[in-house]
Amino acid sequence: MNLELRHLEYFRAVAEHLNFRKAAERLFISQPGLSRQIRQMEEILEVELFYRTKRSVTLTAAGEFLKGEVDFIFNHLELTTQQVKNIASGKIGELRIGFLGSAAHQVIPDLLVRLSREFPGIQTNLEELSNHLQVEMLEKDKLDLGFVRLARVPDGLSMKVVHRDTFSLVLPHSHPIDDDTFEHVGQLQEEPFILFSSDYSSIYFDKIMSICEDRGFTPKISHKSVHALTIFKLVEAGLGVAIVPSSLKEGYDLKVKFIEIKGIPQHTELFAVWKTENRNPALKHVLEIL
Amino acid sequence: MNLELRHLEYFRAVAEHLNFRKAAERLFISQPGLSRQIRQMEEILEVELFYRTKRSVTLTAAGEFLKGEVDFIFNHLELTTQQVKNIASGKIGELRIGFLGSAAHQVIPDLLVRLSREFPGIQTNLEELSNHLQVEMLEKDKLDLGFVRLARVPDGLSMKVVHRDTFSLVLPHSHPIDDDTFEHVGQLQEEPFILFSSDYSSIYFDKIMSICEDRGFTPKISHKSVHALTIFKLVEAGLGVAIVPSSLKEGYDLKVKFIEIKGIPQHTELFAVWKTENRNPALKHVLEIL
DNA sequence: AATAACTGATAACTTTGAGTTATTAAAAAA
DNA sequence: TTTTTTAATAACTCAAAGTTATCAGTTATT
Repeated sequence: MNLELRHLEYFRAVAEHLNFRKAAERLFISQPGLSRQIRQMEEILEVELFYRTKRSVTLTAAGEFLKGEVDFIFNHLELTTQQVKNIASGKIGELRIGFLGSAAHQVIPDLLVRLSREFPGIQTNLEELSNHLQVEMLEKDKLDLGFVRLARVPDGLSMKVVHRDTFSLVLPHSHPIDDDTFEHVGQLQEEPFILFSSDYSSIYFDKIMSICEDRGFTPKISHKSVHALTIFKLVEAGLGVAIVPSSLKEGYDLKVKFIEIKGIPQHTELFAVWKTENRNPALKHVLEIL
Repeated sequence: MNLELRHLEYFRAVAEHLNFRKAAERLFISQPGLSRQIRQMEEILEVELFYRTKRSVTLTAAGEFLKGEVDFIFNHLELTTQQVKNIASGKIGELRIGFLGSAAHQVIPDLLVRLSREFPGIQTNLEELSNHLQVEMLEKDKLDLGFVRLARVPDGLSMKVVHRDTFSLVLPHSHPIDDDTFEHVGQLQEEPFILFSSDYSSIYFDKIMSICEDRGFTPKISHKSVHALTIFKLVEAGLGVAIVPSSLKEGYDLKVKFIEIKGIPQHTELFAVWKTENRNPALKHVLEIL
């Protein structure tokens, strides 16, 4: 025979009322049943918990001590089950998020603010990672959510557009073309181009190429980089021009001019990606927000 | 249906082995029985604790959390039951002890040393109290053990001699009688006597009287006091002579001379007293020591 | 591709023991 | 003295824990 929570529950009732009849009544069981369970409990522990006379019931020293502990145990158990439910429902948990540097100023801050307001129990763990690494880590369950610019993702991953952006031309301040004189990218066909590396984000690379091809030329690429800031610095130094997502204008203190390219079909899209069968309960809530 | 420790125990086994068959084997129950209990537990908590496929079992986030808590709970429960047993067996507990000032230098220090060595879990609570107060407090369960000098105690209290002492004459240094010239108390029949108050310890008072009566005189009592030190000071000041338990010679820094009274039947006895039906488990051990 | 060796779930059953009612025995109160 | 209130005891019922036998998938092995 083993100790069960039932015993502790019954013990607590008797310890409180110091009266088997009343305790039994409150527990919605019969008095003999209660008597037997308490006696059994004493046999299991090999300890006398109550002094019983025909007329009165009092706690022994051991029973007195146990009473306090039982209160603690039930209290702890209550908290634990509540916590377990919260975790299961995703109200509490950890969410590992990966993102492209170029997303850091758009969707992510907004998401984090809403998340911490609506689900203060969810902790986030952010990491700046390339498209490729994010996909890899999502597949290996090292990441719960990624923010990428990719045309498509492997089977088993789901994705959703979270931001759509136009492209902007990035030019040094000294450049002759400005907002008024700019008409189309064909005007830049002789300029050297500075672009994001294709292995960092091939979809971006391909789109830039198609923008130029639509104007009947293939750009001369002088430099490639994975960092937006590096690209801006190179433009500033007069080493070429660049085409980047328009939203990158925000968030950097720049000495270059941005000219939004209007009237073209190409857009850059930021996708949220996650493993379709990811079991992290917190993920559900983030996807609701997005 | 309620959660029981059985559920937690089974959960722990499955969480450890991540295999129902092996967990069931270790629990000495059948696999279907285990499966059903775990399922029932999930129904009670309304939370999925394991991801089961036909081939593998893994913990959910909630299950992972619960595992740690369950370990804690069982650990706590183990400590608690051990503690309860210790308390019940008297290895741990509190003992409220009362004593006469005149016992402070004899039995008490020895007892405390042995107690703390053999039962380090027993805490003691000492209080210097008169015979009368000790008896009263023992009867009211305000005290577990007393040390008194009384001829007898009320029904319901038990007693036991713990120390037997001779009486000694206390004289100022200037007094003509000394160890060599002293023969019997009759030599002092003209001296004023300083004694312990009869209401502090009537048996003591009666014995002193009987010592004198055996020598055919009734002492002239000049002063009474409840404090040994006061008596010594009065003797020192030449206000009279005293007869006290011999052991009081130790423990005070005195400017009076002690002369042990030999060849008389009177002795002073220190008794341990306790309520016969006292339930304090620690008391048992102290009585063993005495 | 067929087979064997695992896994956990399901179904029907046995058996244990928690809880029941009825009663007793003792103590306190009326 | 009678009534009321207490916990314990005895004999019973029944819910459910645990059983055996089996199924239905998945993963190695041949």
